[in-house]
Amino acid sequence: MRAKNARLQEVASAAGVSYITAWRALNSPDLVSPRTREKVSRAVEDIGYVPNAVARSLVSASSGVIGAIVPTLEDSIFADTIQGVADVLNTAGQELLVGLSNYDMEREAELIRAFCGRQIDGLILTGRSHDPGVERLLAGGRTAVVEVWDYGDPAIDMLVGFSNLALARAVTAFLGAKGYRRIAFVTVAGRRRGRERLAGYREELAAQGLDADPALQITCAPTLSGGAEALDRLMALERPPDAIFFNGDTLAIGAHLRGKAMGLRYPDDLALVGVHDLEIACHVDPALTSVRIPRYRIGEQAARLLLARGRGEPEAKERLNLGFEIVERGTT
Amino acid sequence: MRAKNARLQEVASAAGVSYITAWRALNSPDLVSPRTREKVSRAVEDIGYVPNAVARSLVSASSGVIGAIVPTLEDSIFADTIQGVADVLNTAGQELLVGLSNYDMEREAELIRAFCGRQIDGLILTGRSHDPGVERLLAGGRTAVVEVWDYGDPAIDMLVGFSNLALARAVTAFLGAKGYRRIAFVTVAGRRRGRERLAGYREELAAQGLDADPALQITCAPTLSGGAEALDRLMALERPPDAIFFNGDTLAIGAHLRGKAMGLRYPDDLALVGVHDLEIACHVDPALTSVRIPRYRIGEQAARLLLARGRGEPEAKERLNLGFEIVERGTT
DNA sequence: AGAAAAATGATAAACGTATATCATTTCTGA
DNA sequence: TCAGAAATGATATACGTTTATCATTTTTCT
Repeated sequence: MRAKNARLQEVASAAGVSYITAWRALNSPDLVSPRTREKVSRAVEDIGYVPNAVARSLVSASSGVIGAIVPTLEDSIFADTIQGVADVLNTAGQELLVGLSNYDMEREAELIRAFCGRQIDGLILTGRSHDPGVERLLAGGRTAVVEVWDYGDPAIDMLVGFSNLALARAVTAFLGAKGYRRIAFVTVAGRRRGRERLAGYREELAAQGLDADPALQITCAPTLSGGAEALDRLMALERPPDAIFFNGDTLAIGAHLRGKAMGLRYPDDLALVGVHDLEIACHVDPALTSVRIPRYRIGEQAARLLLARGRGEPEAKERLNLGFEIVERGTT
Repeated sequence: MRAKNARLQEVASAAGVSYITAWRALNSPDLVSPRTREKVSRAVEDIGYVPNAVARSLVSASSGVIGAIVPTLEDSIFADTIQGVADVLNTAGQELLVGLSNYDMEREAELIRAFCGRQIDGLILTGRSHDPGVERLLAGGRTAVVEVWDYGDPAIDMLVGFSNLALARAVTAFLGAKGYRRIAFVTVAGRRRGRERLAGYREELAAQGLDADPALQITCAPTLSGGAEALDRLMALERPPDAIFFNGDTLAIGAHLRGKAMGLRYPDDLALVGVHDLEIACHVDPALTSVRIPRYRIGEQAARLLLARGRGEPEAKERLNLGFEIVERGTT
């Protein structure tokens, strides 16, 4: 059906040299005279020869491909991390296989297995909890793995991120220190990072002796509307919160805009905090207090660790805490 | 250095059957007795065998991988398309190799060459203009190609998108019909789609006999701030526009929020239109008139075309116009 | 029991590159 | 002109799967 790609043998024939010489011209040019080099590269041009990386991978047992699995690209958060990965791999001539798990551990496991079958040189995973079968598969250490977007003991190999627990505690403590007493927490249902942050929020409430009313801990859809609707529900409570910690700027902005339309004044009537520090946080009025997270740098660093490992450098620092930063603005 | 992956031969030994039988147990199970099937799959489990997809690709000359190249994942627009591609490929067990060209044609060309070397089964490219060398490389038809995010004659093979020219004309005509006379156009510098839309905008200005003042055609940074700053510049003109067509909701929202802070009232003082219909368009007040673009469906359809081609179905419709839709809201 | 069918096995070639060994030819310099 | 170096060539094996052909063993059915 489809014509075959040209092989190196054909380049050699076209250049009038032997296979071996053509190979040397491309892979160890100094073993070959300039004239021959010239002939071969002209033949490559003419024929449009592109080396078959699949065959190369088979013999070299390394593919030049890095795999990265994130939950989704839909909310731009993980997209930034992928962008960071891609920008670094780009400089190293490595390719990027992307998998979207849709927050589903089984799906993630399938993707990992498929990626391993493709002999990837390294793997980037989101979070630290994975299918047990997969952890066994990866435990051998044949494939370099970096877990991202969390901090703690890596479940598998290396890790780059920040502590979600610490983040939630820090935000809650920050609000507590500002004098807020009824602090609500809003997150998206069924997400691991949300649960970790919920735990941090609760720990800190307890530590500070703040109101731990379960009515203030709610979930919503991962959209602006979700945030707006969460605000409605919370403000309709008999005892509404005086501050809301939204697990994501999208939720917080949705609430911000809705609240403003309702006539709420920030921070007097209500304080808002988001997470991610999206650009829009400084464009609403008053600007949204948020938490800056190094989402692009997480990707960069993860890719760098994998490349270093590939070069055989046993990186000293295989566990990187990139931290976070509360950016205080007008809503608190 | 690194331990080798288990091969099928080892599975066979562990199961106490011949290589061929193990192979059949996995690849044509009905040729094998249930008992043997059982033994083999237990051995697969025990050993943690994952078939080497690289070797398979080499002999089958098809990799089970689709490549997709978009300019960036940073603005969530193309991320949605990639998400659509991934969701469809997911159902077909194909993998996704992602390349980010950063709006650079040479970089795109490098990526394409690298992808072809990896024997990808299909390729998704953004836009219809590419490096000439690459067009030659792909012209052979060995690799199925879908160009997306544009409509017209496909430069290479198949195409899924919408007409950027028609979009810009439609928006301009829409504003003209509403009675606006000095319509500005704001886009990001150095982007192809922006230039196409600029052309459409100009054509329609001419067609409608509207003010074609070059001072109303400006570029800015691809951010909320860029949009805000563009608004500042335009409103500072001696004769400011009565409507602004922003090539992207990010720009439009940036301007919207800035203008509101300045005390502008929409649409009386100024009309605004964006493109993309991001969720936030309906959350600002008044809501932003925008153009809905099927960015997720573009990805889905592109992936479907590639899969159909892979199955040997010569799709009738290899050129799909998914259109766009002006969503009128409060700013016009 | 015996024939047909089902299951299993042995062997080999192919995919396109990487790489090693050894042999031959061409070039270089005094 | 001749030794030594540089360049080129011939041949073989490996990577792990897919696939084909032919042979042998085991099971099933009447």
